[in-house]
Amino acid sequence: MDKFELKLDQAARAAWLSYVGGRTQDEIASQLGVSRPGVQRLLALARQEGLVKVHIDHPLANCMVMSDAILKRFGLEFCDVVPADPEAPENSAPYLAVAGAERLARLIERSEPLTLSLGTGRSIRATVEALSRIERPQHRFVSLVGNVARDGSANRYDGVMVLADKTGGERFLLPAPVVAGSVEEKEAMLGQRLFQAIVEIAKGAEAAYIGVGRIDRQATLFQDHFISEAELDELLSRNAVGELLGWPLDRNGAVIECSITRRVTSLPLEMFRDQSLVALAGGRDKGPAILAALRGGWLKGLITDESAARFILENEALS
Amino acid sequence: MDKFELKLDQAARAAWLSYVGGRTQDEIASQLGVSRPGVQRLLALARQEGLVKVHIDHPLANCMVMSDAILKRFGLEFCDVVPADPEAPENSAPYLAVAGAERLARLIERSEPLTLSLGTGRSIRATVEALSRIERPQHRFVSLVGNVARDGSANRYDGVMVLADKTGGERFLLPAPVVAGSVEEKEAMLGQRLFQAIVEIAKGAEAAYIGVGRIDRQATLFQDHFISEAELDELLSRNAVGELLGWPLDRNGAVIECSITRRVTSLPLEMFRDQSLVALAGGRDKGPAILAALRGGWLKGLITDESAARFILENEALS
DNA sequence: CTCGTGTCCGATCATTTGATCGTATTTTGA
DNA sequence: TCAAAATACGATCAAATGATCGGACACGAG
Repeated sequence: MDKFELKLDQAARAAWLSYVGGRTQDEIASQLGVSRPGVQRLLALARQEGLVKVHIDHPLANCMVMSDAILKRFGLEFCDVVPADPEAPENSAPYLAVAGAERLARLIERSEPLTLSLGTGRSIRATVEALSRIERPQHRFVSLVGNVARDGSANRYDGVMVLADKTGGERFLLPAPVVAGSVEEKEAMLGQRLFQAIVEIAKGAEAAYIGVGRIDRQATLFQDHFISEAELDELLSRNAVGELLGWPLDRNGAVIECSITRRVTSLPLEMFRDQSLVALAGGRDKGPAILAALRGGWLKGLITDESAARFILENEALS
Repeated sequence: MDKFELKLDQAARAAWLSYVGGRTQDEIASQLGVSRPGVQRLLALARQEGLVKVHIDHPLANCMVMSDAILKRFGLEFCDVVPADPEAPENSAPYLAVAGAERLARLIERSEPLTLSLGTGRSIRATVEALSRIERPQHRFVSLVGNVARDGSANRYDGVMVLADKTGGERFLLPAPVVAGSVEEKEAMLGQRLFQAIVEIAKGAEAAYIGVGRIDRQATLFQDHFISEAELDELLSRNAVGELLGWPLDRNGAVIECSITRRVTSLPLEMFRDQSLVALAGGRDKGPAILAALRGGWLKGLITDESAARFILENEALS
């Protein structure tokens, strides 16, 4: 098809004049001797045939590519990928916190009353700490995870406190451990009026920002004494790779039914199906956990870093 | 300037979403949480800072770059550079002819009466031959160069004949050799009524399409017996590098005053200062000649090939 | 030779983009 | 701490772009 080649030549010329030369389509039209819509078609052809390659010369370009891929693959509403520091690739926590804070700020800045629920974890804590102080007494912040460890000590990383302090909003904490000592204990807690009231508020939350937990020796759940070593081993033997709000997930994102699951006091994940559940986690080590959460379809938004994003995209294809 | 870095980050994000992602500025605005003009500014910044690299993946891209450079450097109205065939780099004549024919066709297609003057040479001849037949009896075509060789034979490459045949337009030929036998002979010719009449018509021409001649052993001027070997040597000794319409030029494009110049019967180049003088020539060997013509500022348009264009741009910087 | 069909082309309109201007906000110097 | 300047921001408008539509042309079948 020689005709087609000629068209491509023209298309290349038009594309060059437009993208590199910065001419307007009218100028190109008179220069190539075709009508303006003709130029239009040529440019469309050039793009369609892949003649035009655009490269963004900035570290963030990579992140944008991955962000877009993850967004599309898992049907998220948004996905932010922050760049890994080339110096210290494992220390993207500050970037992550800033990115999360930006998203949060967008929610909080508005003046209509807002109910926001928060998970626990270092990432969430760092995120709310990165937020600027802003007066929003009309907002309400709910903790989704009990902030009492098994030994009775308070969780050091509860973001609701910080957020309420910074905004002057109301705070609602879950007076419970993440994992109750027994099924009966859990039932008792779930029966409490206060607990019920808080759950109701959480149900009305517009968005929930939570962390993603690994399930291994370094798991926060274990390190912070929410579960015992035996329980950790049980989870591992059942192929848990991550957890959301204390609910252990297998590699496909399904909640694992086991002795621990029955004692988890957090709100069931199903509750968030029609809420905006946003996960905030980074680092290659958390990759499997984040991937599981994505596969489960739990998330509407994800804020992560380059190394985790790369892991996700590399391993996403596997069943 | 940390603030600036942050802006650049945003700019990169915006640029990616716009150029790679193909989103509209409104979408980007809501995604980045800034106003639409804000996105506008970010994109401007990204381009200004060179974050956006566009590459056209087509052989013609090179040509466009060079075409643009030549256009700007020598203040032309247009410059077409046709690609060199990678197989036979020295045989771009057909491409050249097609490119020239396209330009010519644009002129000829219109219905208002047009007066067009033509030089001689293989390129011009090939160009008019590449034109499609079109009925334009209202047009007039003038030959700018005598078509009689010193030995009395007719020039084989006169395009006016072909063009007039193809369009049904009027033809005006210069009944003279390019170079007269003596100054007296030239004067006699210039005095002829017919000659004068044709000059008048040529003066009214809207555009003139001419070839560019080399000055060396392979010069058309010499090969076609318009000048003798002794005359060629004289030109060479005076550092002639090219000729337009038989007027020898030095490397800076100035017409060389010598015994031959005084006998050239073609119209003086000065006459074309306010006409659209277009040169049509390609091949690396003609590079010096074309460059001289450009330096002299004689041309308003140039149609050439990749190898000549490369030569021109490589040697253009020298005084 | 005529009719139908498909493709291509250019006019027109809606959308998107770029630029200007007035206002607000921050920053810097006294 | 205040004032002045510089900068940044968002509303508005003009220009450019993309898309749809109707018509013309060419090709092929009947």
